[in-house]
Amino acid sequence: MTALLGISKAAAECGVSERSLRYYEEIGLLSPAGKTPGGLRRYSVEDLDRVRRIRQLQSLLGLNLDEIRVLLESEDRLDFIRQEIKAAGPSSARRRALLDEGLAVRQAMAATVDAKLARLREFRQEIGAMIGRIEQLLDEEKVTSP
Amino acid sequence: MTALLGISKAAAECGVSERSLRYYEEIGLLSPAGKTPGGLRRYSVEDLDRVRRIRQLQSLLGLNLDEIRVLLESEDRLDFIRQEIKAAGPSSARRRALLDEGLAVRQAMAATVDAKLARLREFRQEIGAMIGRIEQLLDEEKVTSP
DNA sequence: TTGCTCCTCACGTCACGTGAGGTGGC
DNA sequence: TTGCTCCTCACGTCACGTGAGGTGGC
Repeated sequence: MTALLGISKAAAECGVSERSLRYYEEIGLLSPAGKTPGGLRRYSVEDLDRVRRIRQLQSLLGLNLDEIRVLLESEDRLDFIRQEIKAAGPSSARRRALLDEGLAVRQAMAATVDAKLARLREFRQEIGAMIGRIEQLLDEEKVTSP
Repeated sequence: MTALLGISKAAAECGVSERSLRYYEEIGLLSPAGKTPGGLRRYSVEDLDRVRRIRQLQSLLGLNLDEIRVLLESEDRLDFIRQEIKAAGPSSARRRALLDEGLAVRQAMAATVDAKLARLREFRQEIGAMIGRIEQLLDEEKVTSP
């Protein structure tokens, strides 16, 4: 088993500030796996994964922390279902409903990402074209004034 | 010639708030093409293009308004050079320096966009894999409980 | 005159940044 | 005891959102 990390190591490990970790806790987005009797926060590897996930959703999708909270709750439910299925728990309408919900959420995310990818590719093309034009201008400069 | 737009039309045209337009002006990022004697802002099509550019750089590259200001200044200089060249102005070391600068800026932007594209594609793959897993679980549900 | 658009303060918000001052285990 | 890490206020910042109250041309 890996030991729990103090807040400074945890923050460094996932490239965020200590303030961010405390803030996520303040708004109920992430609670550290434990606290020492003295009140020091201790983070598990799962906590770190969650922080990295938060950052990914912020930077890649531009979601705010409220939207991320909703998404993470859906992911937590999906994880729970997977545990249940592994334990050969009984199938149920609730389970199918949760799976359907998880599927819908992912499909919406996929659509968002696809749209963003399209916009980014277009943007990249424009930059490439601009680079070409500048290089041509530089070439002409060399020709007209050797 | 197209007439200048009032702030509400201008804002609607590029999908931003009036407050944003006033804020960009407040920090010297965008000044409307004109003001009426009564102090009403009038925006030109170039102004609208600039606003759309600001939004693009914010949403696609995640730049803050200070970084965007620097970039726009570089773009303004490039536009100026192009005007000069069109007017058959004399070649100069200054002009080559400005072109070199413009090229470097674009190449840096291209690298940033490429990195972001790579991260987004990876993210998209993960979502796709997750969708596949959920669909499989749903299939198994149907098999075990008809 | 009545709407409508626009104006300038000015305070609020979100996601933190940044000290100030104090606690707690090697 | 001395460092070092960590703690909790609490105010600051960036990019606006959101009224409050007033002006100005059809």
